[in-house]
Amino acid sequence: MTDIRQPTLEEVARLAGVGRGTASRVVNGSDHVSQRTREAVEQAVRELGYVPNQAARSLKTRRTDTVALVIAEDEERVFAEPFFAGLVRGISRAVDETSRRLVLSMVPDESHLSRLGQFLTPQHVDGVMVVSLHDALSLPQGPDLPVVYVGRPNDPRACFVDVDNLGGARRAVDHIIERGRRRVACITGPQDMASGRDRLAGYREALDAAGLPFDADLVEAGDFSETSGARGAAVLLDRCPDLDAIFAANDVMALGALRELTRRGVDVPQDVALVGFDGSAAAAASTPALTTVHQPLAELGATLVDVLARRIEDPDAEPTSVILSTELRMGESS
Amino acid sequence: MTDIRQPTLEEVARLAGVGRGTASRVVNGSDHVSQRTREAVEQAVRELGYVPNQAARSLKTRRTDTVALVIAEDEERVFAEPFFAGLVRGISRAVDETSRRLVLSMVPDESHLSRLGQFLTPQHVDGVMVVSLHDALSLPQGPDLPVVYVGRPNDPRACFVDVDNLGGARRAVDHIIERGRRRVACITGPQDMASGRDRLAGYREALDAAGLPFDADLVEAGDFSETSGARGAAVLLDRCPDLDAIFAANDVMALGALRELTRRGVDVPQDVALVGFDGSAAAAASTPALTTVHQPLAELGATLVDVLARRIEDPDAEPTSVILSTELRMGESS
DNA sequence: TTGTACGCGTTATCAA
DNA sequence: TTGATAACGCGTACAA
Repeated sequence: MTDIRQPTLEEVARLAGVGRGTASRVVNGSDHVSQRTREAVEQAVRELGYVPNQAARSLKTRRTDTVALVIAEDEERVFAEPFFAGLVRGISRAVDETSRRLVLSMVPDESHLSRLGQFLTPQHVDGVMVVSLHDALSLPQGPDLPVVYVGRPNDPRACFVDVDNLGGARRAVDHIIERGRRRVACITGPQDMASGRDRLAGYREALDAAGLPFDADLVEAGDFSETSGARGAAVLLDRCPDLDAIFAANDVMALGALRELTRRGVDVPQDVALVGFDGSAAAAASTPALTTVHQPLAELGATLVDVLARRIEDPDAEPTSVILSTELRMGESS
Repeated sequence: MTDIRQPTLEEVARLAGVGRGTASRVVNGSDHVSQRTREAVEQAVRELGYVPNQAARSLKTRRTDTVALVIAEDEERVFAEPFFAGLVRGISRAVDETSRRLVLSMVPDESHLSRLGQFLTPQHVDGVMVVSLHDALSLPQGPDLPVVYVGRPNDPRACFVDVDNLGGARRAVDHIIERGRRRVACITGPQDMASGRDRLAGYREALDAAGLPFDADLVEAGDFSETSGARGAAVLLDRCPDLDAIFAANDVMALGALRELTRRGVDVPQDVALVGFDGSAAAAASTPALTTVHQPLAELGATLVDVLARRIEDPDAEPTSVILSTELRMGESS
């Protein structure tokens, strides 16, 4: 039987011929240690393959070096929508750059919420990032845990990072109108999400600015799913055969709409200009007929992790909120 | 300032009027405790909102109550392929049933491997589930950590849980042949994955059993991506215009093939029967023209977690390997 | 059945 | 700059 136990700091210290305290200082990068002993300890660490015991460290420091990413959405949906993929990817990368670990948990419904409550305590995580897109759901974490939201939450005092949904939608529709389209339809996102509401608001703003009337017949509710995009397009085409553009509140619905348009033999984007919010570069690339509002998901992740880190550092600081600007990416034929 | 500290077991014991040891026994569900004191302690736990300190517990018990799921694949791919979504979902659900937590990490390339090595120690996790589909990649974890693989690994002594790729492919192609098809083409998966090889082997087996010749012209290599499925179908159709069926090694490629077939105006499944391996029920449901080999991903997750739990319990036990049977699900028109 | 006391590996405080 | 030592919160062996 080989020795199963991991080497302890005590053993490292002994091998290096120093006290445990000194070894600890070296491992944690303290300044007050001579070059000679530092090297001796580092050598011992390498030799023994020492890895700090996180449990003991946490017990003492009351930090866990772990942050949680809570997505208030069903796994199905998280995996289906490119937005989440890009988001998780961006956050994951950003956390990798730090010394912290990331734990991801998806919360499909209320029943999983109580389990999570046990976990969202300072004992388990140093902070939490919440993607609580729907208004209703509120997380059961105490006020003693730093939280940063993805997307603007209801609580105006909360920290959050978001992309410029309103501005992005506004510019997208501006762009359509500049190209001479007058009957611009809209397939909205869910109205119980800020992102859904903001993108609709951007659509209205652009209409107003151009002096175009708001026509309720040109607006159809969607839920960010491809099916709802296809259905939305079908309804809109039936109701307003004269429409010459569709703004979909996300790319998945735009894809659904595109499919419906193609099925009907509509020339996209000659007859109908199609614009959506994209969740990933891939979506835009794969459908050249589609112009998209590009969301900087990598940047979003980085910013999010940064804001959370700051907040963990100093929980009493003034709450920060960041809104990242979006960028319009043309399909090849616009 | 409110008191930020979480209540300790000591405080629970004091409130319940018992010793700390007794409180611990109640929390951990020991038998040797009277009904009266148990209730008193439980009451105190509720009153104080006590949550056990995992760090302290780990330090003492040398267990972490955490298992890792390592997916040796890029995030992009993990999120794109429904197989992974179903897998993660199944495992996630299964772990939720236990008292353990799950941490998920995706390993796109070698560079992330060293970081992981630090984490894959008994100090951080009790065991690990590895989805190492490609042959090349081997994880840097010591022999002292229980490991269960998803899919048959190279090491014959390793624990694993897999779906019956060979049998599933075999039955799928059997099914096609029984319907009278004689020129059955195949779009394979990557041949550096056991699943890719096994499904191709199943295809050959079915051919042999039916006395049909193996024709290399009818086989085209794919990589499980939709694009490769479409390209595979295109190549096959050009090379063998007389083919009357296509067996794709996964559903994503089958979808790609379907798109190409539709584009060419081929009648599916009248002229060409199409069969794939599905990663999720949704894929099969959305394309009635497609017959799929259904993989029991929920069951796979449950089994996997169960096998790992056993192995954590008794690391010296004989390695177990489980192969779950698949089920052929007909499209509506077969 | 219950309480006491020790030690898990670490960081932090305090003298030296 | 360094080494001893006291917690951190918990499980458990042992004594009662």
